[in-house]
Amino acid sequence: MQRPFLHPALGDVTLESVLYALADPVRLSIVCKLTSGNCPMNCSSAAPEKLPKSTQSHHYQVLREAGLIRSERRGTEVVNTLRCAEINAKFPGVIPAILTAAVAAHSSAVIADFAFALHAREV
Amino acid sequence: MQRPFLHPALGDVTLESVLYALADPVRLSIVCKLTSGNCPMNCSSAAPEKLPKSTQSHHYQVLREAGLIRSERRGTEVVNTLRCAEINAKFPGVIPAILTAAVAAHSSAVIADFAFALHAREV
DNA sequence: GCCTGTAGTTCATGTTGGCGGAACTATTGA
DNA sequence: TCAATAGTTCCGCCAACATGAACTACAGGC
Repeated sequence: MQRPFLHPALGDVTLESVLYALADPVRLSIVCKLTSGNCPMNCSSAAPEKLPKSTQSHHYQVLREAGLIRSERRGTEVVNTLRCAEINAKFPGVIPAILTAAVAAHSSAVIADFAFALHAREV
Repeated sequence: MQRPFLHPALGDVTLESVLYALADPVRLSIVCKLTSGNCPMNCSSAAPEKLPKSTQSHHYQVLREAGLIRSERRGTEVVNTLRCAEINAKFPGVIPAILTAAVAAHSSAVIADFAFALHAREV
Protein backbone atom coordinates (compact mmCIF):
# COMPACT_ATOMS: atom_id res chain seq x y z
CA MET A 1 0.00 0.00 0.00
CA GLN A 2 3.06 2.16 -0.20
CA ARG A 3 2.84 3.40 -3.70
CA PRO A 4 0.61 6.43 -4.21
CA PHE A 5 -2.53 6.40 -6.30
CA LEU A 6 -2.26 7.73 -9.80
CA HIS A 7 -5.04 9.99 -10.97
CA PRO A 8 -5.04 11.14 -14.57
CA ALA A 9 -5.14 14.85 -15.26
CA LEU A 10 -8.44 16.00 -16.70
CA GLY A 11 -6.73 16.53 -20.02
CA ASP A 12 -5.75 12.88 -20.15
CA VAL A 13 -9.24 11.57 -19.47
CA THR A 14 -10.75 10.12 -22.60
CA LEU A 15 -14.39 9.56 -23.41
CA GLU A 16 -13.65 5.97 -24.39
CA SER A 17 -12.09 5.09 -21.06
CA VAL A 18 -14.97 6.71 -19.18
CA LEU A 19 -17.50 4.71 -21.18
CA TYR A 20 -15.47 1.57 -20.78
CA ALA A 21 -15.30 2.04 -17.02
CA LEU A 22 -19.05 2.53 -16.81
CA ALA A 23 -19.84 -0.40 -19.13
CA ASP A 24 -19.36 -2.87 -16.28
CA PRO A 25 -22.39 -3.41 -14.01
CA VAL A 26 -20.23 -3.61 -10.88
CA ARG A 27 -18.45 -0.35 -11.62
CA LEU A 28 -21.68 1.34 -12.66
CA SER A 29 -23.25 0.40 -9.35
CA ILE A 30 -20.21 1.67 -7.46
CA VAL A 31 -20.47 5.03 -9.18
CA CYS A 32 -24.22 5.18 -8.53
CA LYS A 33 -23.62 4.37 -4.89
CA LEU A 34 -20.97 7.05 -4.57
CA THR A 35 -23.35 9.54 -6.13
CA SER A 36 -26.22 8.67 -3.86
CA GLY A 37 -23.94 8.48 -0.83
CA ASN A 38 -23.13 12.11 -1.39
CA CYS A 39 -19.93 11.79 0.63
CA PRO A 40 -16.64 9.91 0.32
CA MET A 41 -16.98 6.18 0.89
CA ASN A 42 -14.42 3.51 1.48
CA CYS A 43 -14.02 0.74 -1.05
CA SER A 44 -15.93 -2.08 0.56
CA SER A 45 -18.98 -0.03 1.45
CA ALA A 46 -19.50 1.23 -2.09
CA ALA A 47 -18.94 -2.13 -3.76
CA PRO A 48 -21.56 -4.87 -4.01
CA GLU A 49 -21.49 -7.38 -1.18
CA LYS A 50 -19.76 -10.73 -1.52
CA LEU A 51 -17.37 -9.41 -4.13
CA PRO A 52 -13.80 -10.65 -3.55
CA LYS A 53 -11.52 -7.90 -2.34
CA SER A 54 -9.07 -8.39 -5.15
CA THR A 55 -11.86 -7.92 -7.66
CA GLN A 56 -13.04 -4.79 -5.85
CA SER A 57 -9.53 -3.43 -5.91
CA HIS A 58 -9.33 -4.07 -9.63
CA HIS A 59 -12.61 -2.26 -10.32
CA TYR A 60 -11.56 0.75 -8.27
CA GLN A 61 -8.32 0.87 -10.16
CA VAL A 62 -10.20 0.95 -13.46
CA LEU A 63 -12.47 3.74 -12.21
CA ARG A 64 -9.47 5.66 -10.91
CA GLU A 65 -7.49 5.33 -14.12
CA ALA A 66 -10.52 6.35 -16.14
CA GLY A 67 -10.63 9.55 -14.09
CA LEU A 68 -14.04 8.88 -12.58
CA ILE A 69 -13.01 8.71 -8.94
CA ARG A 70 -10.32 10.11 -6.69
CA SER A 71 -8.90 7.87 -3.97
CA GLU A 72 -7.10 8.90 -0.78
CA ARG A 73 -5.74 6.87 2.09
CA ARG A 74 -7.22 7.52 5.52
CA GLY A 75 -5.52 5.20 7.94
CA THR A 76 -6.31 1.66 6.90
CA GLU A 77 -9.08 2.79 4.61
CA VAL A 78 -9.19 4.27 1.15
CA VAL A 79 -11.88 6.86 0.69
CA ASN A 80 -13.21 7.47 -2.77
CA THR A 81 -14.88 10.55 -4.17
CA LEU A 82 -16.41 11.09 -7.56
CA ARG A 83 -14.79 13.50 -10.00
CA CYS A 84 -18.19 14.14 -11.60
CA ALA A 85 -17.82 17.89 -11.68
CA GLU A 86 -14.54 17.67 -13.55
CA ILE A 87 -15.74 15.03 -15.98
CA ASN A 88 -18.96 16.93 -16.53
CA ALA A 89 -16.96 20.00 -17.42
CA LYS A 90 -15.09 18.05 -20.04
CA PHE A 91 -17.95 15.88 -21.31
CA PRO A 92 -21.09 17.86 -20.51
CA GLY A 93 -24.15 15.81 -19.73
CA VAL A 94 -22.62 12.41 -20.28
CA ILE A 95 -22.38 11.26 -16.67
CA PRO A 96 -25.79 12.57 -15.56
CA ALA A 97 -27.48 10.97 -18.56
CA ILE A 98 -25.82 7.62 -17.94
CA LEU A 99 -26.55 7.62 -14.21
CA THR A 100 -30.14 8.65 -14.76
CA ALA A 101 -30.53 5.84 -17.27
CA ALA A 102 -28.90 3.42 -14.83
CA VAL A 103 -31.40 4.39 -12.17
CA ALA A 104 -34.29 3.95 -14.55
CA ALA A 105 -33.01 0.66 -15.90
CA HIS A 106 -32.14 -1.11 -12.68
CA SER A 107 -34.66 -0.08 -10.10
CA SER A 108 -32.71 -1.75 -7.34
CA ALA A 109 -33.09 -0.35 -3.87
CA VAL A 110 -29.45 0.52 -3.72
CA ILE A 111 -29.59 2.74 -6.73
CA ALA A 112 -33.11 3.99 -6.14
CA ASP A 113 -32.33 6.69 -3.64
CA PHE A 114 -29.73 8.00 -5.98
CA ALA A 115 -32.54 9.58 -7.97
CA PHE A 116 -33.25 11.95 -5.12
CA ALA A 117 -29.62 12.85 -4.77
CA LEU A 118 -29.43 13.48 -8.49
CA HIS A 119 -32.21 16.00 -8.49
CA ALA A 120 -31.39 17.52 -5.12
CA ARG A 121 -27.85 18.42 -6.08
CA GLU A 122 -26.18 19.23 -9.34
CA VAL A 123 -24.19 16.19 -10.42
CA MET B 1 -24.01 -14.72 -45.59
CA GLN B 2 -27.06 -16.87 -45.47
CA ARG B 3 -28.06 -16.49 -41.89
CA PRO B 4 -30.13 -13.42 -41.08
CA PHE B 5 -28.99 -10.60 -38.82
CA LEU B 6 -30.21 -10.69 -35.26
CA HIS B 7 -31.38 -7.41 -33.79
CA PRO B 8 -32.29 -7.32 -30.12
CA ALA B 9 -35.72 -6.08 -29.15
CA LEU B 10 -35.63 -2.71 -27.44
CA GLY B 11 -36.54 -4.38 -24.19
CA ASP B 12 -33.43 -6.53 -24.36
CA VAL B 13 -31.07 -3.61 -24.92
CA THR B 14 -29.05 -2.91 -21.80
CA LEU B 15 -27.27 0.27 -20.82
CA GLU B 16 -24.09 -1.66 -20.14
CA SER B 17 -23.95 -3.18 -23.60
CA VAL B 18 -24.61 0.21 -25.20
CA LEU B 19 -21.79 1.79 -23.20
CA TYR B 20 -19.53 -1.12 -23.94
CA ALA B 21 -20.22 -0.84 -27.66
CA LEU B 22 -19.45 2.88 -27.63
CA ALA B 23 -16.33 2.48 -25.48
CA ASP B 24 -14.29 1.44 -28.50
CA PRO B 25 -12.87 4.27 -30.62
CA VAL B 26 -13.53 2.42 -33.86
CA ARG B 27 -17.16 1.77 -33.02
CA LEU B 28 -17.64 5.30 -31.71
CA SER B 29 -16.35 6.70 -34.97
CA ILE B 30 -18.65 4.39 -36.93
CA VAL B 31 -21.66 5.63 -35.00
CA CYS B 32 -20.58 9.25 -35.43
CA LYS B 33 -20.16 8.69 -39.15
CA LEU B 34 -23.57 7.09 -39.44
CA THR B 35 -25.08 10.03 -37.60
CA SER B 36 -23.38 12.62 -39.76
CA GLY B 37 -24.07 10.63 -42.92
CA ASN B 38 -27.74 11.04 -42.21
CA CYS B 39 -28.59 8.08 -44.42
CA PRO B 40 -27.89 4.32 -44.37
CA MET B 41 -24.27 3.47 -45.14
CA ASN B 42 -22.62 0.22 -46.04
CA CYS B 43 -20.04 -1.25 -43.71
CA SER B 44 -16.80 -0.28 -45.38
CA SER B 45 -17.76 3.34 -45.97
CA ALA B 46 -18.65 3.97 -42.34
CA ALA B 47 -15.60 2.20 -40.91
CA PRO B 48 -12.13 3.73 -40.70
CA GLU B 49 -9.87 3.00 -43.66
CA LYS B 50 -7.27 0.25 -43.56
CA LEU B 51 -9.24 -1.73 -41.00
CA PRO B 52 -9.26 -5.47 -41.79
CA LYS B 53 -12.63 -6.61 -43.01
CA SER B 54 -12.90 -9.26 -40.34
CA THR B 55 -12.37 -6.62 -37.68
CA GLN B 56 -14.97 -4.38 -39.30
CA SER B 57 -17.42 -7.23 -39.35
CA HIS B 58 -16.74 -7.89 -35.69
CA HIS B 59 -17.36 -4.26 -34.73
CA TYR B 60 -20.62 -4.12 -36.67
CA GLN B 61 -21.73 -7.28 -34.96
CA VAL B 62 -21.07 -5.71 -31.55
CA LEU B 63 -22.98 -2.56 -32.50
CA ARG B 64 -25.83 -4.65 -33.85
CA GLU B 65 -26.06 -6.88 -30.80
CA ALA B 66 -25.93 -3.84 -28.53
CA GLY B 67 -28.97 -2.53 -30.37
CA LEU B 68 -27.27 0.56 -31.73
CA ILE B 69 -27.59 -0.19 -35.43
CA ARG B 70 -29.89 -2.09 -37.74
CA SER B 71 -28.36 -3.96 -40.66
CA GLU B 72 -30.03 -5.07 -43.88
CA ARG B 73 -28.67 -6.79 -46.94
CA ARG B 74 -28.90 -4.93 -50.24
CA GLY B 75 -27.35 -7.10 -52.91
CA THR B 76 -23.69 -7.57 -52.02
CA GLU B 77 -23.80 -4.77 -49.51
CA VAL B 78 -25.06 -4.46 -45.99
CA VAL B 79 -26.60 -1.11 -45.20
CA ASN B 80 -26.60 0.06 -41.62
CA THR B 81 -28.90 2.53 -39.95
CA LEU B 82 -28.77 3.90 -36.44
CA ARG B 83 -31.45 2.99 -33.92
CA CYS B 84 -30.86 6.26 -32.08
CA ALA B 85 -34.51 7.15 -31.76
CA GLU B 86 -35.32 3.84 -30.11
CA ILE B 87 -32.32 3.91 -27.81
CA ASN B 88 -33.02 7.51 -26.95
CA ALA B 89 -36.54 6.58 -25.94
CA LYS B 90 -35.20 3.97 -23.57
CA PHE B 91 -32.14 5.85 -22.29
CA PRO B 92 -33.02 9.53 -22.77
CA GLY B 93 -30.10 11.79 -23.53
CA VAL B 94 -27.37 9.19 -23.31
CA ILE B 95 -26.55 8.85 -26.99
CA PRO B 96 -26.72 12.59 -27.83
CA ALA B 97 -24.51 13.44 -24.85
CA ILE B 98 -21.92 10.83 -25.82
CA LEU B 99 -21.89 11.78 -29.49
CA THR B 100 -21.63 15.47 -28.68
CA ALA B 101 -18.72 14.73 -26.36
CA ALA B 102 -17.11 12.57 -29.03
CA VAL B 103 -17.31 15.42 -31.50
CA ALA B 104 -15.84 17.86 -29.02
CA ALA B 105 -13.09 15.46 -27.95
CA HIS B 106 -11.86 14.29 -31.31
CA SER B 107 -12.01 17.18 -33.70
CA SER B 108 -11.14 14.98 -36.64
CA ALA B 109 -12.41 16.01 -40.02
CA VAL B 110 -14.46 12.88 -40.29
CA ILE B 111 -16.43 13.56 -37.18
CA ALA B 112 -16.40 17.33 -37.55
CA ASP B 113 -19.31 17.66 -39.93
CA PHE B 114 -21.36 15.53 -37.62
CA ALA B 115 -21.75 18.61 -35.46
CA PHE B 116 -23.85 20.26 -38.13
CA ALA B 117 -25.99 17.20 -38.57
CA LEU B 118 -26.48 17.01 -34.84
CA HIS B 119 -27.86 20.49 -34.60
CA ALA B 120 -29.71 20.44 -37.88
CA ARG B 121 -31.73 17.38 -36.97
CA GLU B 122 -32.91 15.92 -33.72
CA VAL B 123 -30.71 12.96 -32.85
C1' DG C 1 7.06 -3.46 21.77
C1' DC C 2 4.06 -7.12 20.19
C1' DC C 3 -0.06 -9.28 18.79
C1' DT C 4 -4.50 -9.10 16.40
C1' DG C 5 -7.85 -7.35 13.38
C1' DT C 6 -9.05 -4.57 9.46
C1' DA C 7 -8.59 -2.69 4.74
C1' DG C 8 -6.62 -3.08 0.42
C1' DT C 9 -2.90 -4.37 -2.79
C1' DT C 10 -0.07 -7.46 -5.43
C1' DC C 11 0.98 -11.83 -7.47
C1' DA C 12 -0.05 -15.90 -10.04
C1' DT C 13 -3.29 -18.47 -12.70
C1' DG C 14 -7.19 -20.13 -15.34
C1' DT C 15 -10.56 -18.37 -18.38
C1' DT C 16 -12.48 -15.33 -21.55
C1' DG C 17 -12.58 -12.08 -25.44
C1' DG C 18 -10.79 -9.21 -29.18
C1' DC C 19 -7.95 -8.61 -33.39
C1' DG C 20 -6.69 -10.01 -37.83
C1' DG C 21 -5.10 -13.25 -41.64
C1' DA C 22 -6.94 -16.83 -44.64
C1' DA C 23 -10.59 -19.11 -46.63
C1' DC C 24 -15.33 -19.00 -47.79
C1' DT C 25 -20.22 -17.31 -49.46
C1' DA C 26 -23.34 -14.49 -51.97
C1' DT C 27 -24.43 -11.14 -55.39
C1' DT C 28 -23.54 -8.24 -59.46
C1' DG C 29 -21.92 -7.42 -63.95
C1' DA C 30 -19.29 -8.47 -68.14
C1' DT D 1 -19.03 -18.77 -66.73
C1' DC D 2 -15.65 -15.90 -64.85
C1' DA D 3 -14.06 -12.08 -62.15
C1' DA D 4 -14.85 -8.53 -58.91
C1' DT D 5 -17.05 -6.84 -54.83
C1' DA D 6 -18.73 -6.97 -50.03
C1' DG D 7 -18.96 -9.31 -45.92
C1' DT D 8 -18.78 -13.42 -42.91
C1' DT D 9 -16.74 -17.32 -40.60
C1' DC D 10 -12.91 -19.95 -38.79
C1' DC D 11 -8.94 -20.17 -36.14
C1' DG D 12 -4.69 -18.88 -33.68
C1' DC D 13 -2.42 -15.54 -30.92
C1' DC D 14 -2.21 -12.27 -27.41
C1' DA D 15 -4.18 -9.17 -23.91
C1' DA D 16 -7.46 -8.50 -20.28
C1' DC D 17 -10.55 -10.02 -16.52
C1' DA D 18 -11.83 -12.46 -12.13
C1' DT D 19 -10.27 -14.49 -8.16
C1' DG D 20 -7.73 -17.11 -4.47
C1' DA D 21 -3.54 -16.68 -1.80
C1' DA D 22 -0.02 -14.13 0.12
C1' DC D 23 1.46 -9.73 1.47
C1' DT D 24 1.64 -4.69 3.31
C1' DA D 25 0.09 -1.03 6.11
C1' DC D 26 -2.30 1.06 9.85
C1' DA D 27 -4.97 1.13 14.41
C1' DG D 28 -5.95 -0.41 18.92
C1' DG D 29 -5.31 -3.23 23.03
C1' DC D 30 -2.24 -5.52 26.20
